[in-house]
Amino acid sequence: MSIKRELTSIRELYSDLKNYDGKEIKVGGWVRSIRSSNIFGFIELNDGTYFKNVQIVFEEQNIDNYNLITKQNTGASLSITGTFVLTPEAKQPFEIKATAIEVCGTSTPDYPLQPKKHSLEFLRSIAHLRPRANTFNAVFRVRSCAAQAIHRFFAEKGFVYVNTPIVTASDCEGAGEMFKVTTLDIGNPPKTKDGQVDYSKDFFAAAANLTVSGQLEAECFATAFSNVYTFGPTFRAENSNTSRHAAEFWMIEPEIAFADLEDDMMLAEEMTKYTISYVLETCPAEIEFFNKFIDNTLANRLNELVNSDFGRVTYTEAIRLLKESGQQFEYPVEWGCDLQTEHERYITEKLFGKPVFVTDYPKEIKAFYMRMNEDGKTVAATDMLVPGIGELIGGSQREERLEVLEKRLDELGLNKEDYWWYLELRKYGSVKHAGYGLGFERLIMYITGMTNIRDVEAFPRTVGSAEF
RNA sequence: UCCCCAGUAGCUCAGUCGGUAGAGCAGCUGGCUGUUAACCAGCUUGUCCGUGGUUCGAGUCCGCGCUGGGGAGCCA
Repeated sequence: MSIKRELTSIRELYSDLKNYDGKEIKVGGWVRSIRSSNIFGFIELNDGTYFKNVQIVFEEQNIDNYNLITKQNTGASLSITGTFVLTPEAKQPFEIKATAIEVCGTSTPDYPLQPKKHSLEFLRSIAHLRPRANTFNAVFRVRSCAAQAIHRFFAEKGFVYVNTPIVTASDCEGAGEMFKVTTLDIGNPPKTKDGQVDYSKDFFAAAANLTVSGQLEAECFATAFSNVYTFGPTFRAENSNTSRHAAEFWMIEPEIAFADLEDDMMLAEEMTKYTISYVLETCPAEIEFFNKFIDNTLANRLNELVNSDFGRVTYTEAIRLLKESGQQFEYPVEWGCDLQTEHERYITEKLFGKPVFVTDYPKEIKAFYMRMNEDGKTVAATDMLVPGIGELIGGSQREERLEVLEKRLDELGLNKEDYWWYLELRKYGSVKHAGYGLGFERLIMYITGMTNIRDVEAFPRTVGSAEF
């Protein structure tokens, strides 16, 4: 059903061809291409409701502004009244024979999005127009669909959706460089006696930043609602220059109480499969497009994924397999070292050929809040690695034992005062619990085959770039 | 932040040994009664990323800078 009184969406037309045959309809959209002879012409019109265009036939004898229409350029917005006609003999399944065409907004010959192949780099420089291009129409429809799938998945499981703060004055999130948030005059900030910036005079009476994770707050809610998740923007001020890092990205962070690492991984696997299945069912035309133009192994890979069991391997075992592989790595493998990108890719692409959870990492290379294992050397952490992307999910069982957590903070030289409320969760009704963080853009990259995070965000923010 | 590569017409690119620039697409004009990456004929389009240098002469060689891309680190 159209939400507009008079327009029929192109999606509706494609979904119910027979019903519209011979009927008078009105559509509105933007010109993808236009070509004409002296007495008739064709317009490829797209209204963004569907991946495909509709072909408009306009004839000199049927409309009263033929010469005006032939002069329109790619990009112009038109509303068109005409007769829907099935065309089983032609390349397109149907067309609209126009009886009236209204020019809503003209375009010009220098419209940047010409009907030809453009590079993704060029399209990034016209981020305000690229949603009109096929690739981005498909990317952002899939992105929307995947977001809805995630909400639907957690809703069906009875999870509570919690919105954790975007501005935080807690300095203990420990997940990288943060963006400062302040109303102080940065050219002339108030100073304390010893010459430091006096944040007690700042808006929040403390140094504040944009969040790098909602996990600690999500844990508070998990110990009230049992099962919660966050889905919101996240900010990292790291000077990262790669195709899979952005300064602003969206993260999904479930947190589950009365649950251990195994429960956590089962949830991650189920969520991943649910989301991908939902997109495969809901956006078949988009997946077909990506498979044809972006990555011709995509459809197979996604279909196999939803029917496979993800791999499981401990860090210790993974190190042994890498050593025994005989593969020459730029960075040699040794127990205790962090897995390099080349190692992760070898594990997921060569050793398993599918997504795989690597578990139980040495405590030295993981965060303070991860639960200490019985061996005293490893923690109950997991990274879910997927072919082509690397780390898609990072999670862990959280340390719920107050004295063990305090000991870890001491070992790492962290100030317990800063974590007072986080520690109180362990004082009042502590329970084993676990959670993970899913980089939403990385999931979209995996589902679409797009290889640069800048092409799955509407207006990407990266080092040195925040235009639009 | 480190390593590598690139920057020439609106877009995608070519440009030989250093001798003041070219193609396809798109655009414009005309033609064409069913096209669908429309077709046919003709035409237009340049701060060769910036800056300094070498040279009689630089798109081409060298230095510095900027921008973009790929890889690494950090991570999601």
